[in-house]
Amino acid sequence: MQNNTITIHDIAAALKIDSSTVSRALNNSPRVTQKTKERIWAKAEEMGYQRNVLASNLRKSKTNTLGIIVPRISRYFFSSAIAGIEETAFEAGYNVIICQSLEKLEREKNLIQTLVANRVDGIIMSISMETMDYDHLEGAKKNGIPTVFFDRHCDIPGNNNVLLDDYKGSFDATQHLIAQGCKNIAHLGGPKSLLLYQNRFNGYKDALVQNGYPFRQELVFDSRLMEKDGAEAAQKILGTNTEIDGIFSANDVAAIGAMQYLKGRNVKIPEEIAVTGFSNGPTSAVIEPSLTTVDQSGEKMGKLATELLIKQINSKPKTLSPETIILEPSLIERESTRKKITNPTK
Amino acid sequence: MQNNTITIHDIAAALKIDSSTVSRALNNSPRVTQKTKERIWAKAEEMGYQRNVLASNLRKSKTNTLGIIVPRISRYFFSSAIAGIEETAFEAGYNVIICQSLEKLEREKNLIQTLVANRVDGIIMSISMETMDYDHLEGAKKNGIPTVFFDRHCDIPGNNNVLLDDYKGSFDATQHLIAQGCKNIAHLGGPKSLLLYQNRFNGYKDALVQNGYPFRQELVFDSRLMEKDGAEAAQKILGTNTEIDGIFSANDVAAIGAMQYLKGRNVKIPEEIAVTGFSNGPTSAVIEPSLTTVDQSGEKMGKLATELLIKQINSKPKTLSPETIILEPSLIERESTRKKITNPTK
DNA sequence: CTGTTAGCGCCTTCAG
DNA sequence: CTGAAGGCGCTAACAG
Repeated sequence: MQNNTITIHDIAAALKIDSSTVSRALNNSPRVTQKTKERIWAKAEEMGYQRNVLASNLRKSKTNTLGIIVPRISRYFFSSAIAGIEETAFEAGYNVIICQSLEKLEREKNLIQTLVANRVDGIIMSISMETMDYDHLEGAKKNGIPTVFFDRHCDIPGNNNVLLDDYKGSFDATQHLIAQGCKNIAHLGGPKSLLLYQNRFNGYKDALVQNGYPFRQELVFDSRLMEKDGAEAAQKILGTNTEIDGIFSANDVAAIGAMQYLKGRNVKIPEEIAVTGFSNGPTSAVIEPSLTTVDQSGEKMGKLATELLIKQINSKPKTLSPETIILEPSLIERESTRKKITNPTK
Repeated sequence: MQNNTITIHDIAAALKIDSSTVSRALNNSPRVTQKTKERIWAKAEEMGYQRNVLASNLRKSKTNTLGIIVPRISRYFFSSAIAGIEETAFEAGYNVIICQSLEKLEREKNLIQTLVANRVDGIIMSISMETMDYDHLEGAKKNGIPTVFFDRHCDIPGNNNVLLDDYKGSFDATQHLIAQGCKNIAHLGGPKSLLLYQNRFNGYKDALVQNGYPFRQELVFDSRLMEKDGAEAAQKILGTNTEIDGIFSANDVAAIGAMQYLKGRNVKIPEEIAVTGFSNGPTSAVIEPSLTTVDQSGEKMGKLATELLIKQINSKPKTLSPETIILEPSLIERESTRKKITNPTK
């Protein structure tokens, strides 16, 4: 560890000028001659100067850092969203602090506090499944830190959101199953406290009804949509002799759990039961490579959210009016060799 | 945005004591009476004081933040490693800045610079596929920032590493394919500049030889192991009439690419060609749920790397001697209903 | 265009 | 055990 701590004063002294000029030059201020700038840059380079970001941050009360809170980094949807965020932020000169709430309200509260305390310039987040009151979400806003919600948002006016049209995606996916010949379609749903799952449920329900099928509450299995929840639902479906030939899952993870359970019981996918759900990337290949899924496009949402956030940050203190971007969902059709549902059994 | 900027001086004034005492109390220094502490804590609470982390950081020249550099966040192995890192770091009171090199050397250099400039307390990283000389990796060390490499390390002495025993994992996986009856096993390998891929290759080769099979260079397909690389290799395998009944892939992504190509050509997995590789989590389910893979245990590596790093940070300036942790790989056996390879075809 | 001055908010010697 | 004083390194008025 060399005591390599060259400050602007050192280079000012070496050049017999004032440190404030050095500061300006290093920030490429227009208020310094090009010639002086170049002398300063050269000297800085020569002396191996490195700006002390901490001092700069303190002085400017700005960190050039964005905070991100997601439920769980290792979910493909979130990690791909983060990839998009990081990419966009990096290009705009921002760093990124990533945190996971692990679906816990308590942790979510702490994290927001921490990010505020660390003076991030903005926050991008997806709320946890436990989040039902939104008081703590105001914390950042009160401190003047703009926030953008993506995917999982909350129902308070004045927020920035980047969302998928979950209702439509859900409707289309269910419709797709019906078109394939499914007559009894179960739904693996998430906590209704999240609008997102509410919407996905509504899309499913409406698609049934509009196609002349009855909506049956006993075919709806709400859970936290972990792999084991999907498996449990599948177990119930097989166990209770419920007639089922299709499953529409609100996420891919539960769908995988259900499928693995079914396959272990020698139920053929998709000949006997067709499965679909929201998904993207490699994980969706697990939902049977041949099946159609609703594209959740994490990377795109991440990019859009970051662009929106940066716009909000730069607009301060004018405080741009909040914005909500809703993406059109699209079905990803894989291998066209999909077989028709032929012989629905329980 | 309330001008809510309460400093230690404000609370000192309110209590008619000095700000330095307040500072000590808030840091729970033993050099303040319990009674005074409690008065101060109460007042701080009451006035809604929030420590200014930036000022604190500047003064202490420490940020309580760890930097992480991985090639790509959305790779499941890395996102699960990050989950483990974040978890452990959070418990120890550290924040985490996450960056992706996108396998680019240039970006990797920049990122290290940025992290050093931001005075992170330590760095955890996996080097990019392009990284062949290691000069830039010394940058952090020179600045007294301890670094731990995980999974993809580099061959310079004095580093801290958390690794998998890739040679053994590879050997075991290949052996496993042989035990299943495979006689002609291809290998999808990564850039040999990374020791990791070198070791995985060696394990494969030695397993063949020790079982009395010839090593054939024409069955080795090196690439950057993206999905398309796997598909290309599979195409070559089918195209050139090479006799193959097994594939051992150095990662899961390429294995998925190969499998999807093969399935599209109506080659049955695993009856005609058995595929295995390093993997973990949901992605590995894609490598045919019935097949065995080598567990890469990202979360565990992340945890260990973080613990090691924090140990190094806390040991300063004594500078603990570097450490290398090597994890025993284990094969994940899935569904025992796996079919034997019956009728190997090209 | 450049220099002077005065902090950002906190922590840490050094005295008492 | 507490107070006084100084400075981390940088930037942003305000002058000249």
